Amino acid sequence: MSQKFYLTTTLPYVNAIPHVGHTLEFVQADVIARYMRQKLGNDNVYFNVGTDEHGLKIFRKAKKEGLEIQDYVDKYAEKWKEFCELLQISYDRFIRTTDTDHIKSATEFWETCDEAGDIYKKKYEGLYCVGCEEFKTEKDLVDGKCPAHQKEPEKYSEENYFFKFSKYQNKLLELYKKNANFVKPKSKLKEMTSFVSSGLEDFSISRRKENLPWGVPVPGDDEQVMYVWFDALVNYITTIGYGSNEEKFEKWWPCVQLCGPDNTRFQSAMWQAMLMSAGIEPSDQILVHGMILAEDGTKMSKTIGNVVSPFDLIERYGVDAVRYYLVAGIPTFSDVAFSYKQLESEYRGDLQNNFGNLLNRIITLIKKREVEIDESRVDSNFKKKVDEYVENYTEFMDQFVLYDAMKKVEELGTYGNRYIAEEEPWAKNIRHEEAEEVLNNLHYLVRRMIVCYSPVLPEKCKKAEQALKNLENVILFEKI
RNA sequence: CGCGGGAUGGAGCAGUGGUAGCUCGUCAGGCUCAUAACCUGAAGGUCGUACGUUCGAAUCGUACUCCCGCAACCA
Repeated sequence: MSQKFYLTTTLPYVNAIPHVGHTLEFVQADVIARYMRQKLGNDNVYFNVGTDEHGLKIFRKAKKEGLEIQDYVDKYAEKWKEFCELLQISYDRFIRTTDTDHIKSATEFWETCDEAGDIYKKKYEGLYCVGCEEFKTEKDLVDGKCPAHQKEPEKYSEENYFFKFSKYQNKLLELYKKNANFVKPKSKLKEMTSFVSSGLEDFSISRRKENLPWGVPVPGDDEQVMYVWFDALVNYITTIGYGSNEEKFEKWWPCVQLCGPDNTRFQSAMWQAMLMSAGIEPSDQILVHGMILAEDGTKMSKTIGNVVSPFDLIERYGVDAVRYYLVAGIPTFSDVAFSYKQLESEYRGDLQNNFGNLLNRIITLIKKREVEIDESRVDSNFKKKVDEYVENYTEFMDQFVLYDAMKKVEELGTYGNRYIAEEEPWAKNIRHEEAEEVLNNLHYLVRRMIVCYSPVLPEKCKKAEQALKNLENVILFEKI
């Protein structure tokens, strides 16, 4: 049986405007997906993205814009699809939580948790923050306001369904303990462990329909709809056939998930408990990427006006520079201040100079020297050396440490540039066979570079491959 | 004491007990195949502060200072 790999991103709210953080997550995920396709074959990788389309916030925004809710979410879902296209995101499915199979799947999931005895009804009086889509305790509030949204929460008193989160405290801790890589990086796993250890409270998973008509109906209760988080999380299994195609589901589950630091809890605690309740094995791994801060190292904020728009970035630098920077220019799992200067220097240094330029040098020399390219002529020691870099790259990629993996490819390029300078295959006094060996070596090296870079720079690498095959000089990376 | 992360040459980072390293930038030289690209060399750091452990600490301990995230639209 061949190995399968299923990767999913966290679904953004459909009405959010794509920012650099989303861009980071999408690009990281896409690079992983493309790498795994290289490794396992296209048919053995499934890559999920999509939009989260329920909830009070969306309901109200739609009203505000004067649109029917469905029209409203359709409009914004389209924008996210365009965003994916712009970024060259090679998803297998773009799921929307309003898709019919998702409604069905969420319903079935609810019923399963209910049968397991993990859903119960309870009268709840509380302060609800629409911004957070969450009930707040007095303790959470600062000056009577939600600290996250600077707004006074609304008083709600309603009877809702609750999920027995507390029941899974020990099981979650076992899960974390058993698998030290369950949440990556380790510091986030530690955070989760201490969060779960401190005690869990059951959370509310439904809303009264009269307050919020926009949601998945709770099965067997006409007056309630599912709380947006509950249904949204289920998308990870809907997309691979839960509730509609058992065989497909078995084939793909479990998944590797990407999420932002603010989402760690939902993905690695709540969602895992929900899966346990439904008798489904936990996710394979949660990868928590870093947070991109503004250039001064503080948080990006529209109010302060220091946000970086991905659309502007792509327009100014092109999609390759942006993709490359997000993967190779910033550490994969830690917070980092965004830097235009670094984006530019990574692009120039690594892509234009180290990689693109080397490719052209080699193409020109092969043409000028009229040497024959044949892999059997590659020196075995040289090959070994090159393969070492590639192996290091592979090890890092397999652990999803994209940043370190990219550094290895860059080092390989540096090695090539050093080698060509030492051997001087352009020198007049060099023998033909010698030049032939050197150029075969370099040809091999740059081909390996192309393979390693192609998950990040798919289009450019195709061009590079063509150029190398046809021995045509090419400017892969335009000046920026 | 809510929880967590961090402070290393001009900038960004690596480095979990044994003579401080990488990338970019700067300066000097070399090469000419190449997208003024490439190669070599140099300058530049008492590793946030103070105590402590140790033959020896960027690395371990304690205290402190500052920054950031969880936690404003939000990955």
